[in-house]
Amino acid sequence: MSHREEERHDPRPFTQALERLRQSGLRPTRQRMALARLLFEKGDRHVTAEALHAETLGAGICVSLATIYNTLHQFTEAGLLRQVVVDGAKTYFDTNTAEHHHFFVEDDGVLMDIPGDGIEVCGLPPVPEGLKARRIDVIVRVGRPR
Amino acid sequence: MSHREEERHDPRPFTQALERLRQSGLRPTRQRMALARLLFEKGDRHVTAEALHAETLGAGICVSLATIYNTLHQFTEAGLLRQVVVDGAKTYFDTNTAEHHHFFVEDDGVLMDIPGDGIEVCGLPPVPEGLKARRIDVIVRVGRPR
DNA sequence: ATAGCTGCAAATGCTTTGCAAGGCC
DNA sequence: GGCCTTGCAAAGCATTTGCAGCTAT
Repeated sequence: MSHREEERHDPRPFTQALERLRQSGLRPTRQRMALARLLFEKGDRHVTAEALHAETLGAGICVSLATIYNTLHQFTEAGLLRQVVVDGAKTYFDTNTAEHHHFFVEDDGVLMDIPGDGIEVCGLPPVPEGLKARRIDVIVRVGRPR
Repeated sequence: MSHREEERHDPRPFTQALERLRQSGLRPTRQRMALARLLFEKGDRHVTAEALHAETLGAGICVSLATIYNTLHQFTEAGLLRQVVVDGAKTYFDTNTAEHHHFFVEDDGVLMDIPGDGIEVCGLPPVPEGLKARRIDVIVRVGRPR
């Protein structure tokens, strides 16, 4: 599919993805464009590399798993994504880079955003000598009641 | 610290470890006793399997890495330990099973307890329909100021 | 033209597992 | 003795890396 065709079909999402990549100093390759559109056209999302890979295949796009990993990390470095550590086994990437926290449904490995404003952690002691807080993560682990 | 000093502070470390295992329904084998003493005689600790393995070797005790993993999980199931997820790469186990939170020094992979009382997360929305909160983790990621 | 990307496959690092030999009750 | 444990080595998984070939500018 040529760039011109894509532009005729749906000019805005294409241009948005293109701009996003340009502004991050990343070349708008076919693979990165495809991933950017999958990730950023549908609002806030939480994906694992495997899940995103499956999604590209389902969409008829072919991107190797290695490229998915590389791209997710490049996007993260560029500030387009954020990594969320909730499960030792797999890495989650979050398209919402604003300050916010998460519900983690342990039974099915699903992450859900908790909007950041209005949440506050009170009573925290000062950060240890010589160190600086970089980020506070609040994870509410939930599951089916037993 | 000499053996005698330890005993003055805690007259029966052996018996305590033994009791702990018995009450958990775990056979007090040489390996489990050694690990229980390493883990629980020194106050609150945060260990990875590798670190604990290195420690046993340093102490002249021989426990295979596989047994370390098995034992850490058995202790966790028995409620003697708690798992802390802060880093996708390795699993941390915490001897402090009371409600509390953590500082995580990203630069050197060190965990530090934040006592649980006095800390509160305010403004959390209700847990999604049909689910129940199991635990709230607060992780303050810190590092050297750049 | 050329610096930057991609894909493949091999390598890595942590963790788990299968199974024979050994230890606890 | 019988069942639970251990240790070893092999397997498993998610992720990373090396490198030859391809591509955007």
